[in-house]
Amino acid sequence: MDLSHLNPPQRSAVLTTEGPLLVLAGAGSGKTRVITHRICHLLDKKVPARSILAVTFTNKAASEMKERVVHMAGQRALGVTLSTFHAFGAEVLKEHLSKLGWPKKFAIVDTGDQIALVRRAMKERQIDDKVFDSRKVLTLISRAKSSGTEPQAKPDGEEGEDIELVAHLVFPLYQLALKAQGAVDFDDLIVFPSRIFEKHPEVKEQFAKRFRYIMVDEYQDTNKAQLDLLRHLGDSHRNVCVVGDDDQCIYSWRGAEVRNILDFESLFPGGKEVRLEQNYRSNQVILDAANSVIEKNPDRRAKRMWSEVKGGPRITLCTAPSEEDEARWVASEVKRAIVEGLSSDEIAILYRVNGQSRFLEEFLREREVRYEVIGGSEFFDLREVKDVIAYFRVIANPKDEISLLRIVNTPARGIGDVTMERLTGWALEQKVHLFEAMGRAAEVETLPKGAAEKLGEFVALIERYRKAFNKGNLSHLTRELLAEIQFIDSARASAPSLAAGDRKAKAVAHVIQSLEVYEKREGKKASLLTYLNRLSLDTKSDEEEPHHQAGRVTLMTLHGAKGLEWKLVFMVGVEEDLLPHSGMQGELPNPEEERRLCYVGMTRARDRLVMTRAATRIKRGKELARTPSRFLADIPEQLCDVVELAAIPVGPPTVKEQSFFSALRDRLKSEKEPVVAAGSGLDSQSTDR
DNA sequence: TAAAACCTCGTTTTT
DNA sequence: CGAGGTTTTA
Repeated sequence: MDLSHLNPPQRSAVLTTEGPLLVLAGAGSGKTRVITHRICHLLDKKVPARSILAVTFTNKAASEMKERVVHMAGQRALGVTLSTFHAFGAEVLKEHLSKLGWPKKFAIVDTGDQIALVRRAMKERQIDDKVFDSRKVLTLISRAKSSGTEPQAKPDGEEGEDIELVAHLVFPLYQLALKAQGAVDFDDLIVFPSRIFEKHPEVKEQFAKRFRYIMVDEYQDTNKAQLDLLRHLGDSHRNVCVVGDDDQCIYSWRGAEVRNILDFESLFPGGKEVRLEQNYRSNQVILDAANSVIEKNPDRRAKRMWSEVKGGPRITLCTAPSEEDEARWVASEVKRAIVEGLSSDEIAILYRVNGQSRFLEEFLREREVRYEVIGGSEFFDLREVKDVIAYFRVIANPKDEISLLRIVNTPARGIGDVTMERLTGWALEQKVHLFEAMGRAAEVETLPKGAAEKLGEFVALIERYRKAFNKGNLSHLTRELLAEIQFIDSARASAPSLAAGDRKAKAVAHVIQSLEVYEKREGKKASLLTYLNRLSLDTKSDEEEPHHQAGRVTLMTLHGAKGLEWKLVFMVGVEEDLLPHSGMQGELPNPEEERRLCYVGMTRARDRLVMTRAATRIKRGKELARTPSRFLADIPEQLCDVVELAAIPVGPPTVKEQSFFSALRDRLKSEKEPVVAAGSGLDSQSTDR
């Protein structure tokens, strides 16, 4: 294999195959290249492909990496296991979950189900879910699980938060409920393999023997449970190579432990460390600015990224009077860049929270700029989508009570809450599953015969389709089922408008289409349960993909941007309380992580970076004065061009730039004195209202 | 049981 | 301001 186009540290990372290895890979340092080359190098060294395991965080990263490795090394690379932590865990569980007392076929629950299960557990413990937020309880449970423990109550009740006690009390019930319906959650996918390895050393040995070479991408985002799993797999041969950048750890709110990377040496003693500090993405101006922001973080592995591209346009810092003006200006700049010849897919607009995309979309549309909003809730949050999936779940697994309760009266078929409440009580007494109880509703004395009849019809419906679905023809049957229950009609009827009804119908069609794609690919192996589990592990995979058909400007959150790059990047809303986001009451703000987030955003830009803010923003219907982000103050002035918008640009998009010196003078000045750009004949807009 | 008024509450989200 | 959930009413 040709290693000549790798720089010395990269080459060293590729060639160091034995023993623990930490690759500190700064932004844009060719991290993926190192991993793929390293895999190919191992293959060249006659390491069998099936002995190599590489884990990433996203399916996208995994499949892209696999593609590249196969492209480089050919067919022999197909045997390399390249998957996400969660998919790998699911593979282990497929074979061994019964060792923990679960059924062989298990389902993977999503966040919605988790909350429902927590709610129910709280109810069982007679804890009011208005007093304690079930989502917060779930967060605590998940935190505990992903750090390899269980929710603890504060010892002796000393000034502990009550919600922690709630999590502690609810956790066993929650876990039991999962087991009862033969399901696991995302955290279990990581935690259970470790538990199985601990209880059954022979299983652990089987895996450790097979995977002699292990690689982990985005190591800075691993949590404690993932580290545990990694140690189990690697502690015998110790050929563990982790690649990451502590400066890009932006998921600690989800349990990622920066310490995993900061303490690598003590976790894997005797390991080697390689630093990749040459950046192949951005010019030096962008890197200097980004470096000066991230430098302020204490407790990091000192790195200073540098680029061979020394020059570059200065960073544009733009202040707009309002959020709307900010969006309008950004849209104009985007349009101008495109008119000047930059391809749309070389442009991104990044923001801290999804809600910020609204105005941007509006003005991009106005200028006929093609764009794509990545992320946001959208599709799977639609009620109808959830409903259809709940039907799938019940058909695949009638023990799934949460889904069962969801669909039992959608569309309305006269089975109300009271009926289900009584039935649940009876099922508990009789110690049978709810679905079985529904079939035997006639035996329940407290139920009117009408209700029992309707329940019987529903059970018959599900049973009938259950048998049918077992024989395949999934998407066709789904259409049949939905037609029979008049799902689409009633969804349309419940929609507030005709357009909303169409959207619902479209969404349902989308689900069926996704099932169809899956079915075509899997052929005879296709089953509802595997489809559902795949859906949980990779929500995007079967979506239609018009992404690359034409260039589009990308709009997404800073979180979503990690690992990506564009020639021109806009970061909008660079303001206090938004970019260093102010956590809500109760949540501890993490300024260091916000700083990393800012760093991640800045380092996405190859050629030019534009950071904007609004002097005023409407929040909850009230106009609020805004102050510039503290991160802006950390960027050396000589790296910046300041633009102060005084009023709405009229006519063709114009930029009002101050001279360099007045820019210096006015930079980060209080927004109470709006500066009218030199030479601009536009009125200044008063902000003192 | 279902529609209508009412209230409350706003992060990020690879899996 | 607006979505979503909850309580009120027919």
